[in-house]
Amino acid sequence: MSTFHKIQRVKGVSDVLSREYGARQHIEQQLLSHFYQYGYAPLASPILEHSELYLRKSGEDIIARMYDFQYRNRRLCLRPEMTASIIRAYLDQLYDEPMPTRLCYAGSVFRYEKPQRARYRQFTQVGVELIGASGALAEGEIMHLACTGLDRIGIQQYQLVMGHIGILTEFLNHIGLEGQLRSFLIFNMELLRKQGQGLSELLDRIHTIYPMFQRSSDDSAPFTENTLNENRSQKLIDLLKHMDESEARQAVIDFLFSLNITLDSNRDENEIVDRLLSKIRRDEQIPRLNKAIQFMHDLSQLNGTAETVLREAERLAEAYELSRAPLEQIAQLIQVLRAYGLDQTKLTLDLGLSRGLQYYTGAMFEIYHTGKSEAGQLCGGGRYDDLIHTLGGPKTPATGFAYGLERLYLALEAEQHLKTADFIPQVLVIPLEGEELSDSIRIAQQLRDQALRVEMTIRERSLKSSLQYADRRGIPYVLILGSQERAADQVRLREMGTRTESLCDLTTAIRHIKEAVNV
RNA sequence: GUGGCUAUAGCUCAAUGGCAGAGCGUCUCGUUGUGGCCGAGAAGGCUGUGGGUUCGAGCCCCAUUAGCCACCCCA
Repeated sequence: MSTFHKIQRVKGVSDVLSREYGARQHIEQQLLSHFYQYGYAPLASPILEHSELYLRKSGEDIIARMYDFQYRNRRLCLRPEMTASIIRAYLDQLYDEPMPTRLCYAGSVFRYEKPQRARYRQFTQVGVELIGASGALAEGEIMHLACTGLDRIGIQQYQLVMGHIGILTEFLNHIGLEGQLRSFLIFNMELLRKQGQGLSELLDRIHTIYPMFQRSSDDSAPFTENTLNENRSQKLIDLLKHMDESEARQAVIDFLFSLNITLDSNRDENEIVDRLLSKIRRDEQIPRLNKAIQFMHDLSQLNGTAETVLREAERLAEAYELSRAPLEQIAQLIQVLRAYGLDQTKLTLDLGLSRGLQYYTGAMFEIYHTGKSEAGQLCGGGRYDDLIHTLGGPKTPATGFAYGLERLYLALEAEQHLKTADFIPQVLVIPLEGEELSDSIRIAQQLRDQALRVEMTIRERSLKSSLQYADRRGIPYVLILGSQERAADQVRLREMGTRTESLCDLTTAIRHIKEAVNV
């Protein structure tokens, strides 16, 4: 083609051609007007944000996959998800609005992941955030919106999977499990949902990351104390274990000081001592860890129809002496969804749901395509009551969700309900000689004023090849303008499909085309 | 991040280590102002990129980039 070699497309992104472009625009516009009907106002936030916005709450997985870079002394990123960006904009501009504030959006997000089937490095999220409302009515509205949005664009085969992170967090609080290990467990909750090997995979991971936990052969108590510790230092450790917090801390500092070891690293002295103490005490965590794993395993089995799962969860809560609050929230939420008329067969409860974003604090949900497609998960969302505060705002409850637009497209394609906008011109105007040029331009404009899509032949070519062109592009009507037509002050309208022609005035031609094209 | 398969014309693919080809698409022509078929012709390639082995590499070896698939995670 040329002496330069072709520049390749950047990995994991795609060019969207007119067929898909039209369909995607249609989906996006349908969803947004659906949201408008519930009072959600559109908000477009920038693609570029400070990386810091995501570092705190987005979850390690997303942070690791951010397009994150240094530019002129600023650390910037391409947004990896919409919620944090929308909340940032809300706190900048909108937080004096009366609550609740309802916002919706559609925009590109970027994640540096290995591209695959329904996974791209640039993809489009379409979603809503409902800010300043707690409770089942808010969550119900969000889930209802997510489902009816699918109904509206024509996706019929889907399943709503609902969970609640509060059950697990409350249990972990209840038994007093340490922070880092605790978020590790929450993050890996999903593993247990897998049939068969999920549990042992989780245990392996724990052991890899925390080698001080020894595996045991007893499945009901999978970890035991690391017995290698039984040397002389064990006595010291035992002593420290039996002191209270401040006493132990002072003892360690004094001990180091007496050996002339100074803590002159960059880290805070207290932090170092804290970590040391918590490591020493780690084996105290073992019974808790075992208990947590047992509980998580039980919880992950609670998966099925709402009634069954709720009943079993009640029993579980009783056995572990847990607060019923999250279960009651779920029951209320189901009531709300029922009032909205949700098809109950499309609802599944899955108390093992934990989701990758770490900012979720309560009810959560995902919707899966159950049709024969590669779309998989169509959307996800839930309650995030801490995020706004974490981003520097007042404590404000909030919920939201986002669809993956590309996946909606795949699902619709699989269900063969794709509505694709038409970009093909309806009329081709063909001037035969130079004398007809200015007339042709004027006529083409008049047709466009009637909201028709009109092309004019601008290549020097014969009538024959212009007709051939119209045929190949699928243009249904052509207007031929030559000396004959000009003399009669008329146009020649040719209908390509039937190969019929008529000589008529422009108004008649326009009326004819509009009638044929609009219906 | 781990593992497997692949890369030749715009697209789909050929070519024993020895002249880089076909079909489709694009453009022109088959004589006056009329398209789908048919016929003739043209354009289009440093064989993804960079090294190596060889008298000689599209083919063998190494690296790299990109694509597909399975894990993992997500939208």
